[in-house]
Amino acid sequence: MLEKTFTPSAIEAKWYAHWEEQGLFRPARPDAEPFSIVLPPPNVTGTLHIGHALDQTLQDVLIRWQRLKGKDARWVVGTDHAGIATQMVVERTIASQGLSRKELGREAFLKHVWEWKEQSGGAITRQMRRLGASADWSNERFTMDDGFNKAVVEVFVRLHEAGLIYRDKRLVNWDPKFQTAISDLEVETREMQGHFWHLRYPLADGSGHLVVATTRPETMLGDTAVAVNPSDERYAHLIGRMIAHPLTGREIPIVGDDWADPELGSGCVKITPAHDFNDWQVYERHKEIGWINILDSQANILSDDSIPQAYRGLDRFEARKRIVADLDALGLLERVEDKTIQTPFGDRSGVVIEPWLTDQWYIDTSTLAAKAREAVTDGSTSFVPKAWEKTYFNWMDNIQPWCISRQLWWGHRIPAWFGPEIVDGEITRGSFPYTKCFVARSIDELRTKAAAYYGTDIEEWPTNNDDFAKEYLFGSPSFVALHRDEDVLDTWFSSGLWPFVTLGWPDNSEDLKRFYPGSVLVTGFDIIFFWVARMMMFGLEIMDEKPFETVYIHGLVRDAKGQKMSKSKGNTVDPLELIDRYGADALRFTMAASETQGRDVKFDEKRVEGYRNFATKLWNAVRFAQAQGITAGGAETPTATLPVNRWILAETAQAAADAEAALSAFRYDQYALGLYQFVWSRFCDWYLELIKPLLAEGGAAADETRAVAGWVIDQMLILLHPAMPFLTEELWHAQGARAQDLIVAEWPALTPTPDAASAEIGWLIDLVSAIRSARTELNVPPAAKLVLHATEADEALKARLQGQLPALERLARIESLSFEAPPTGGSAQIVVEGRTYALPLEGVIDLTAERARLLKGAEQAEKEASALNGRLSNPGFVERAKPEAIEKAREDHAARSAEAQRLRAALARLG
RNA sequence: GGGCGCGUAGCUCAGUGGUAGAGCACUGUGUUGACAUCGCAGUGGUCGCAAGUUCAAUCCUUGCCGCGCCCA
Repeated sequence: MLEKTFTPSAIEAKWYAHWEEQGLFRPARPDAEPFSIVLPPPNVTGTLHIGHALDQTLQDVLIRWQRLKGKDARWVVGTDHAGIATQMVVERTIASQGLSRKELGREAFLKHVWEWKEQSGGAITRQMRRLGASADWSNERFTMDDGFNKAVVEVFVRLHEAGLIYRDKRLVNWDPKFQTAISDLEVETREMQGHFWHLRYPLADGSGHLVVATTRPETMLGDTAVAVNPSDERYAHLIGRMIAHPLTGREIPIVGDDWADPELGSGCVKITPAHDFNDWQVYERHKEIGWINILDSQANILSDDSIPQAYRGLDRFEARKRIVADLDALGLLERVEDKTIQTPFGDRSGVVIEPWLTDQWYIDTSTLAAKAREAVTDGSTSFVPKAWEKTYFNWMDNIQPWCISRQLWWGHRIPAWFGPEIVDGEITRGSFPYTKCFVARSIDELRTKAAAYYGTDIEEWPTNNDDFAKEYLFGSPSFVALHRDEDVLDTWFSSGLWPFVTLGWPDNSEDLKRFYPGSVLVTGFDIIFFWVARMMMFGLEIMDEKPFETVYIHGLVRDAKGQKMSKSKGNTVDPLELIDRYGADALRFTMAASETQGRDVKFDEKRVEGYRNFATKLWNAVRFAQAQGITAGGAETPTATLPVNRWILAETAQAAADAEAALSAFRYDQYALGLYQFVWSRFCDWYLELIKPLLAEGGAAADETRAVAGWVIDQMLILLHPAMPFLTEELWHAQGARAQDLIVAEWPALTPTPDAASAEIGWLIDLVSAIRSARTELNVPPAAKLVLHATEADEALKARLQGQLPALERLARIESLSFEAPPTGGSAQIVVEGRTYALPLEGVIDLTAERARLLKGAEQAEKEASALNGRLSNPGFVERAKPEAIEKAREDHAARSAEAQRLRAALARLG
């Protein structure tokens, strides 16, 4: 016998361990159709947050559903090494021990990171287990494992050979805090209140000055020109003349370029190619002006001969203040305007990003994007909801080269080595930095390539190629030293390979053949560009096949007020705490029920509480069944003769069909809410109440009812299992010995068929509800038993009433039936399906209340009848409307008019 | 500035070309042992505004107002 209340914690750990130990997350089904989902790998050192709970619940619902449907369902799982985030955490940790990354050196630092990963890396996967995630743990992967390393190198080399990966010197988004380049996507533009400083730039010949306006005066140390628009009559004649730079004294030219906007400020603009993306474009058109870098990697002003003494080594913001003050003192500050400035910030570091000129590795994304776009245009991959396809196209159409190198230590080291160039037949040893680049899969390949270039006979080769200090290419007669690129790849480079590397690529494994492309990807809209787009590009380029059939995009989980959750705002909710308090099933059900396509989820704990109550309701229903001797049903749908049993079988078939349709359409909300209504409002509120008298009666009716109820409960458990795995598995076994666990049971394939017998139950529900309403509204004491007079009953109705008398006694507190007219003295009257019934309430009836009640009903019916009449008497309607719409309007009109008449008649009888 | 989306009961959200639903909240009430994490009954909406299409618009079209997100 089940406990009186359901305690989730008492069963969750037990069932999870059981499933995992028995290998039930991926039972051997070699002949079954494959179905697979790859998990968006969470940060290895992270912890489970509510967004993961949503994302993973949606995936687990699909996986469990497909597993129940007999597919070879596989949920590919693993974690991501998260370059910047992890390195940042470890740096912070060692800083508290007074250590720094640079002091430790690369090798020792990486040892620390791996230790940290070993130590905290299991947290998130343990937490996923608490949520009930039925992932294929036996093949868990990590984006820095050996297989990934091999794959990343292979992809890099292949794309390099194809000319799709290249090295380039251009402005990058430089993060001065982490001292690394980051991609466009990692830059967050925010509006900041700033200033527009209007500065006087004297002409070199002393004949006057131009006024330039800038939001970043500190960059003027790197000015190499002033631009004016050639069509601007005010300045066109100055093109070619020189400016004497007010701070450096350097003479810089005035150039004509369209970038100068005559409408903006004075129409003159200073050009600082090394520190502004637009200015770099101007430089590209006027190479003669050159460029000057003024910042170091931490965005301090360089201590360099080209910089006036006063500013050397200053922080960039300090330099700004000083420069403005100095110009003001020189009388060169014409005016200062307030201005809103679009300012770039690093999404991880939170500091202002600097455009900075460096050598980096890039991917020629435009070539890859064409195929990735095509795969969605031609429908081989589709987004759900479809609206996201536009977002995807928009990005693919405006794609920029992707900077993939990062000046970090934690990540996949770039497989490129640099050595001296051969110039005029001579190896230019010692001309650092080396620029001759070799990209290779292995040391052997590197040796071959280097030997071919240098023409030396290789005699010795170091074995430890990852330690750059020892990477020497020994040759004869003298050695050439190669230096491995110190940088690592953007984390998204490796996660972009996730769909096929997790299946064993670059080996041509059986898994790869069977599970690529994957069936569905489930992820948040915030990483469509970062991740989905990149997986599409890599998948199509490397595998020559899209990575998934369907991409399901969900929203963000926000707090109850709709605010984005963040640690700094303190409005985060911890899914584990919710699991502790309400159970994993309640949290999962909340996530599924809240997931309406295309909307963010506003998270309200009240909802979890509500679904915890639902879990308890189901628990108690099964507990009742147990007490009544209702046990596990068979595989076949039982046959039923009693109307109530025929009715619940029809309702069950409908519920199963609805659940199937909802999940097929990724309508998680409809799936969850449909079952909620079925279990609570149909099965518990009506079916269980209606069968109580049958069970009490015993005999054949009770036997049939127990068989039907047992089977229906089984179907409910199976249908709910994807959303509430723990509770349903517990109840499944509580109902009797089973041939198999619920997790691998058989999903019902039921076709709803109309059943005339169940119409009787619809009528019964209406009748009971009407009696109950009348009783409450007329303040009939709950305990009072009434006689139900059905004076208008024909033989068929009499039989129905007599047959359902036990139910009426129990649910409507009817004492007995009468087919005679009620005694005079006042009765409550009700109309159900075109028949009037009376409940004599002599002495207790409040005539005023009853009159009001009947009047209200009559007016409502009249109002509706009249609206329908209006429609039917409109010639346009009867001529043009669909026949079934006309038919329905006629039927409704007849029914409502009849009802109104009966209620009026009832009112008249009251006097 | 460009793009996407949203505005339905007090709150959170479904929904359909034929005058609206759920959960929570609220009000009243508690009778027969599955369940008070409950039962029963009820209150509550000119479906953002305006025009158009249509026999018929909350649903389709356009404009406006308000809100959110993405990109420049």
